[in-house]
Amino acid sequence: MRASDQIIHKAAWLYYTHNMRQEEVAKALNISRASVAAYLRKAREAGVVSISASTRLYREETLARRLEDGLGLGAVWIVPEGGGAMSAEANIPFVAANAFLSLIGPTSRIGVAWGRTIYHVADAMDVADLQDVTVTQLCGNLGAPYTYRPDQCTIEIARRLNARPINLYAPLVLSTEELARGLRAERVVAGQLAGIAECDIALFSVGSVEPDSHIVACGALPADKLARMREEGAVGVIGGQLIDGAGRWIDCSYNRRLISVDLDTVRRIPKRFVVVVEAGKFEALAAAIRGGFVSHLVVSAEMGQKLLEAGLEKP
Amino acid sequence: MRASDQIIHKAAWLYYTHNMRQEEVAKALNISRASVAAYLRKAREAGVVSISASTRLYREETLARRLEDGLGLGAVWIVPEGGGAMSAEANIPFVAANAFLSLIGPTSRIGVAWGRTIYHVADAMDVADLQDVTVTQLCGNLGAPYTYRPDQCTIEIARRLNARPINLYAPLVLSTEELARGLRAERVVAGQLAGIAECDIALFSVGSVEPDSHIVACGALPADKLARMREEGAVGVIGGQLIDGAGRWIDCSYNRRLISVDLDTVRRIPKRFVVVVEAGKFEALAAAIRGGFVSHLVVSAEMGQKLLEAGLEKP
DNA sequence: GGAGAACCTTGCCGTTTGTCAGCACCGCTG
DNA sequence: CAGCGGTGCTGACAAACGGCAAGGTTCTCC
Repeated sequence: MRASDQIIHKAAWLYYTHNMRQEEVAKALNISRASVAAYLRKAREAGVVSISASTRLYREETLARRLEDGLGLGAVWIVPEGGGAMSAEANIPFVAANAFLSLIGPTSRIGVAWGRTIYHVADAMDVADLQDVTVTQLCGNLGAPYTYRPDQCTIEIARRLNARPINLYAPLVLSTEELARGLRAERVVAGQLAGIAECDIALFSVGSVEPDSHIVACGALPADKLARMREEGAVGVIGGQLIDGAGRWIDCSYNRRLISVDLDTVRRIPKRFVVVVEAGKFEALAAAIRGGFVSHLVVSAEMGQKLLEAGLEKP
Repeated sequence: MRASDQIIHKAAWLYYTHNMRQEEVAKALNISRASVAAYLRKAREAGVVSISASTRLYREETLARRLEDGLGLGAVWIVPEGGGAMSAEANIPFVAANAFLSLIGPTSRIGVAWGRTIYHVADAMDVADLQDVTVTQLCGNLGAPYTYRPDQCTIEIARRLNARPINLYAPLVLSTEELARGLRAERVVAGQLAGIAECDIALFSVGSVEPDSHIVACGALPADKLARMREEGAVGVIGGQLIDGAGRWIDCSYNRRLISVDLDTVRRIPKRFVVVVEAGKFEALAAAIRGGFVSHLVVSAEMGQKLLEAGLEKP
């Protein structure tokens, strides 16, 4: 710890823990009140103090309870529609970020996938000071300057938590199966992928297989190929990989050309935290639940209602 | 959740999570700003929002690191002497409370002993909203109207965390061994004591065997009896029970008449969080460390120095 | 030893927040 | 149905806070 950090910690300690006024803190540390105010801002920005809000309001929706019971999920948060900042779409990332942080311990190992939703969750996360936490990238990278890259999601979350990012330095999709096989066997990559099994919590969303799917937008799979896969039974995407209606990995050329977490490994991660914003992802989410990929879920009231009506049985 | 709690949660959510001004929150919820301010205060008091400060400042004392390495402890916090609110004695409970809370997960099972120190730690704890946490009393009760009773410590900590207290409804000390044996065998009491093994973290201090010891002050053991035990090798108290210099349970009439957690059970609790304020408890603390009762420790710099100089070997 | 950067202090002002008396409303009671 | 206690909301005011500009101090690096 640098010397300049010490005074920041002390000021934050006296102000937030001992509930002193800025004026009192200034006197105690023999500095001016203006400096105290500046230190406190730095402390907040650096995660020296963290403020977390309870997500009980969303856990205790009756719909959430019924989904927990009906689908055998560990915990469900239902975000109702509201005005302005309380609209489901705007609020889901915040609920997810707070709920997710409440599940993190001081030595957690977090696995993170990618996508617009995940990036928004990362963006809604409060800063924290979790130095013994690691954030592991669950799937390979995209070379293209796409906005929501896997490594960006990992790095951003690690930055917020003051945790250690573990990036996967391999492309998500390769042009041939041989190359993918070879790369997966490389020691660095193989070690990384094996390490994912040590994660105790994974954060991901599900992708759709509609023409506006991310895997098309980012150039991983051409739209016509995706359309054919859809005809052959693909209904959703997890960690870049296509799954069918029962949540099974599809044995196709595209999936075989990927560098990404093994789906059985995902199923074995104790906490599988899934966030879905778009209503159009219902089929994909239902498949993910059938496949056992979901233990903790954050969705809108609308989506929750659909899931309940779909009558999915417990996995 | 009551209807009146909803608005409190919503106000807290908009203010703390979405970083809105009170004025904006008031407009969004169609209430006056003054009401927003009132709700926010209630939210803080109820633990709907929790503000925690990093204890890194105290973890990163070089003395702390040396003690961790030298004694094989999981984590040590060293509280240096400072002026006013930063004096070691005044600050230790705050450091302990914050460090302890950082170790608690959403489903932790906490075991709590008793004493002045523990009560002060409880008092320094920020409120939180941990509904799936239990707080278990580690030792029997005192009938007398003593200020720092075991059940009070348990209840106060549970209240702060919004957790569920599990009290042990039995006296700490009985007049005969037969009675103690009989009571320990009672289903309710036996079940309670067995349940302690499920705890994943215990919070306790060590007691001294000086004439001003708690177990004398609270009437559990007459001063002359304690003096004799001291001559026979007692150096400290854990959970009401006398231990010798090596941290072993002493097989004496007093110890046999107690209803308290089995010391081997304490040793098997994964996190054993010990707080010591008084410098005079050095011998007792050293014995506790030798006995393997300590995995996480909060002490003053003075005490830390003594421990290091004592050259205790790793257990 | 001087230029310059970094950091702190003082003084200030507008904004944000905490608080409290007073008022409206509701349910209860005689 | 008037009276009454309690609850909760509001308006107004004072305290606390955030941030800016100007100037001083300390340190570093030529």
